[in-house]
Amino acid sequence: MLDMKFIRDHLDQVEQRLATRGGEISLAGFRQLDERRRSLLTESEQLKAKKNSASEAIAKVKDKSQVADQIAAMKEVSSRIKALDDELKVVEDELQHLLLTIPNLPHPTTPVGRSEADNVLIRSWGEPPRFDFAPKNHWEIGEQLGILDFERAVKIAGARFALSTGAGARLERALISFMLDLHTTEHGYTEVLPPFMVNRASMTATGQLPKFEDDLFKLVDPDFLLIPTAEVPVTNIHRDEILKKADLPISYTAYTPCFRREAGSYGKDTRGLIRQHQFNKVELVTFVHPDDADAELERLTGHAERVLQLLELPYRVMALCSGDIGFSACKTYDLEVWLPGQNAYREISSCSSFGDFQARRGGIRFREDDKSKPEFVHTLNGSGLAVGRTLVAILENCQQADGSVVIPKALRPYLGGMETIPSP
RNA sequence: GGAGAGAUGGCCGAGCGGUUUAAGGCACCGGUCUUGAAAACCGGCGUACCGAAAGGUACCGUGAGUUCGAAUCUCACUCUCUCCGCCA
Repeated sequence: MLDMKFIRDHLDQVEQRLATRGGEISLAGFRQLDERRRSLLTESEQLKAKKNSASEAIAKVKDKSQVADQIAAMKEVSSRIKALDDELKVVEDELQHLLLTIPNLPHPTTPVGRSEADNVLIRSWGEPPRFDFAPKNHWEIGEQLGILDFERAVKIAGARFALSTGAGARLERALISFMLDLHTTEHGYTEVLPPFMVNRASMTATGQLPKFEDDLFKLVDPDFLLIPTAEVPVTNIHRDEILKKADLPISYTAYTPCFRREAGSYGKDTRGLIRQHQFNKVELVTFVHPDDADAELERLTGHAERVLQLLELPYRVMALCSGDIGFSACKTYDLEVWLPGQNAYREISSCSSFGDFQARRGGIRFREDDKSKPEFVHTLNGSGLAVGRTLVAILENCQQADGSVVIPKALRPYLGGMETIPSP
C-alpha cells in the first residue's frame, strides 16, 4: 500500500511512475474519495467536539429538567453525527479498497520496460555444460531413473502434481536441508517453520489479497487459505508490531510447500516439474531499516546465488523491468538457471525489495530511538531456492551419457555420500 | 463437539452510566541528590487520523445497538485459558 498523503501530494508523479508498469491506473477516483473523506471527517469531528462539551455541561446539572432543551438539541446533533459517520464509513471502505489494489511504485533503479523481453542481464555465472550426446528433459531422466512418477501423480491428485520416489524424494529432502543449513550457518538467517495455511489479514499484508484471490487455493473454511509462498506466513510474523531498531535487520529462512492455482497458465510448462500446483521452496525473508534496503537486496540475492554456486549450476541474474515486477515489489532480481533440456535459462529464484509497501499494509514498524515516532520497516524476500526447479536443474545439467546423474559434491553429505543416481 | 472463565495502555491491574484528560504499580526516558552506583524525590512516558497552527477526534478484543452521554448496559461474533470428549 502506498502512503495516502504521498499520493495526495504527488498525484501526477505517482500516476506516471505507475504507468511504467503497463496497464492503466487512474488516480482520479482517489482524489475524489480523499476529498470527500476529509470533508466528512472535519464536519463529524466538529460536531463531536460540540457534543462532548455539551455532555460535560449536562453532567454538572443535577436537575435534568432544567436542561431538557439542551438534551433535545443534542439528540439532533447525535443523529447528524451518525448520518455523517455512516457515509464516512462507506467512503473510507472504498478508499481503503482502492489503496489495496494500487501496486507498488517501481524503484528508481528498476529498468523501465513493457515485458519480460525488456529485463536486463546483470551478470552470469558458470558455463552451460557441453554434451557429446543429446541431453534429455528432466521428466525423461526422472522417469527412466525411476525417481519421478508423473502418471501416478495424476491419478492421486491431478495435472500439475508430482510424485517423487526413492532417490528423487531423498534428493529433494537433501536439497531442503542443504539450503536451510547454508542460510542459517553461513548467512545468519534464523530458521522458522510456519503454518502452511494463513488467514485473510496475512494474505492482505503481503499483497496476495484482495487482487489475486484467483491464484490461491481456498479451503471449505473460508477463513483459511493455502500459502502460495513462505513469504506470506514469515513476513506476517511481525505484523502489527513495533520492533526495536537494535533488532534490525531480522532475517528468517523457511522451508514450506507452496500451493498455486496457476490460473491462466494452462498452456505453459504442462510437462515436468517446472510449474506445479504444489512445490517445495526454501525462502529468505528480511526486515530492515529503510536506509539498508538497497544493500540488503544485493546481499539477499547473493545468498540465493550462493546455493547455485555450491551446486555448480550455471545461472544468470536478471533485473526485472517495470512491466514485469510483481504487484508488491519495487525492485526484483530473478535468478535463472541453465536448463539443457530446454536449452534456455529458467527462473529458479526471485529476489525482491518491497520498500515499505508490505510493512504499511501489515503495520510492521520500528522506532529510530525511544523518543521518536514509529516508522515502517522495509521488507525483502527471495527464493533460496525453489526446490523442485533445483532438482530439475541437477537432473538436466548433471546427466551422463549412460542415463545416470552425478550428484553435486556439496549435496553428497546429505545423501549418505551418494555420488550418482545410477541408471537402472 | 460439550461446559465454564476471561479479553483494559510495553507489562501487572483498578474502574461496571457523567468528578477518567483510563486510578495505582512495574518497566522505560530525562533531571535533582551522590566521588560513582543504588535508593529517594521531581518530571516525562500509547497509537492513528483531521488541521498551516492552536487545537480537535477516535481507540479499553471486533461489530452492531440503547442513551443527551458507554471502558461501564444489551446483542452478535472472534480469540485466549480451564475441564470433558475426540485425536497425530
